[in-house]
Amino acid sequence: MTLQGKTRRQALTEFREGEILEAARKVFCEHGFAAATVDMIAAEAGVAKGTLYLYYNSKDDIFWAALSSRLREMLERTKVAVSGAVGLEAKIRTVLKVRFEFFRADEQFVRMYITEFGHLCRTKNRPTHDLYVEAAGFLAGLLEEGMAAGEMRRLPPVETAMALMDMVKAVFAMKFSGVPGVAEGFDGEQFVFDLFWNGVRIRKEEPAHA
Amino acid sequence: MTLQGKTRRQALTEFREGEILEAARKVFCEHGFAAATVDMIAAEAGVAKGTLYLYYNSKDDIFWAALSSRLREMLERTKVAVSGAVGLEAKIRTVLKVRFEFFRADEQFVRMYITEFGHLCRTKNRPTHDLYVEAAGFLAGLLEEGMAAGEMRRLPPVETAMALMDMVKAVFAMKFSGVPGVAEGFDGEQFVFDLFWNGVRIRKEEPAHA
DNA sequence: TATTCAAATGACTGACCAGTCAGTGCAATG
DNA sequence: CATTGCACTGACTGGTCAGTCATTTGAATA
Repeated sequence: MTLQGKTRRQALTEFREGEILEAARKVFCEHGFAAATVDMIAAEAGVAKGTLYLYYNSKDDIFWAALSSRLREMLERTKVAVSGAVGLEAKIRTVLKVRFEFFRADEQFVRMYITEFGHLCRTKNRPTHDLYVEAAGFLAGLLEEGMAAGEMRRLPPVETAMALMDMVKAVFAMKFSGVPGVAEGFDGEQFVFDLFWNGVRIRKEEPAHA
Repeated sequence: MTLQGKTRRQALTEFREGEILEAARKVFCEHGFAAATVDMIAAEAGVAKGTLYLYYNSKDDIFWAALSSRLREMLERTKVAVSGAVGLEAKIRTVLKVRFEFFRADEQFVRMYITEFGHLCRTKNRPTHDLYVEAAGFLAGLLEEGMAAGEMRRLPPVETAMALMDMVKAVFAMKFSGVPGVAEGFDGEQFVFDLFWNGVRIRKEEPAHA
């Protein structure tokens, strides 16, 4: 009731939510959305199923919260890192660096992101969708600045931004897909930067044009 | 029993299988794998549920058959079309042309392919996986020829092939994702070719290098 | 120590659905 | 006409699981 009481309550809520989301990511990652059960998540989090429903309204709710908390984190970290970079090339390198670091550090999250992308396409959860749009818009903004500064060719900004984000996703998907012939020491970050930057930058032998 | 009898039976089987797969694609596309029910597919195909199980062993079976019949078709058509193209640039253009035509012609199939990619990552259905590997390998072979002929930079062939295939997928995913700012008349085929070819070809100002 | 009440519990319910199988009807055969 | 075989049917079963709610727990307060 007092400020102290509120704080205590908030602390508990935050603690439980964190616990639940971490458990959810683990379970959703391991089994996929459909095969994951709420009981599994509860067991993993070390609470009863009913407790989950004190903090979230549905299985979907838990899923979206687990996914978008990480997405938001990644976006924020990207914005901070990019603010310290000068020039389009450095900014793109920075965006890739943050995304790759993030994905490498939390394989559970990437797996979930990749394998449940369809779930996102289908149910169109508002907050998560908005986050996706915001990320694409942010990158598109960087690209537009670069175009205005003559650092890259004129290309549709949003489409190009999404293509870049998708290439990162694709590189990680390669690891899961088990296609033979993918080299062991393959440096995805360098590969994506190289392919994208060469595809996008202005070559000296011909003018910028549309 | 006679040859005649066998032929009749085969004809019936082919007819039913075709009907079922078409219905399955429609239902899986509309609802996604999890939300689609076998009853829906049966109703759509105009047969009883039991009949489906005369031709396929499980819901998964139906799904994989529906997906890979189209994938195989696309791969075969690509191989034929590419055999008539000379030079790496023309071959890549041809690969893209076939894929885009295919995807544009059967939106159900793309949607299914994109939104249920996770299902593929997760359950690793052998025939479908092999088909995916074969498609990647085929494209990778073309790229390697191009590298040997000095038509493109030296890049990891399989990874590059998968990146190209993924860009096509990404362009179609953009349509479904509902991100604002994606231009109405956006030409995905030209965009992918342009970005990829520029990213990959040898620029005059610097040597090929690794 | 007694009281209070929010937090947590987990057994339970109702809906759902993949897969089954006993039965139907029809075309071919004797 | 009787018989056989087989494609087809759809009601049924067994199992699963999201979400609920009556009950318990334990920490804070009086």
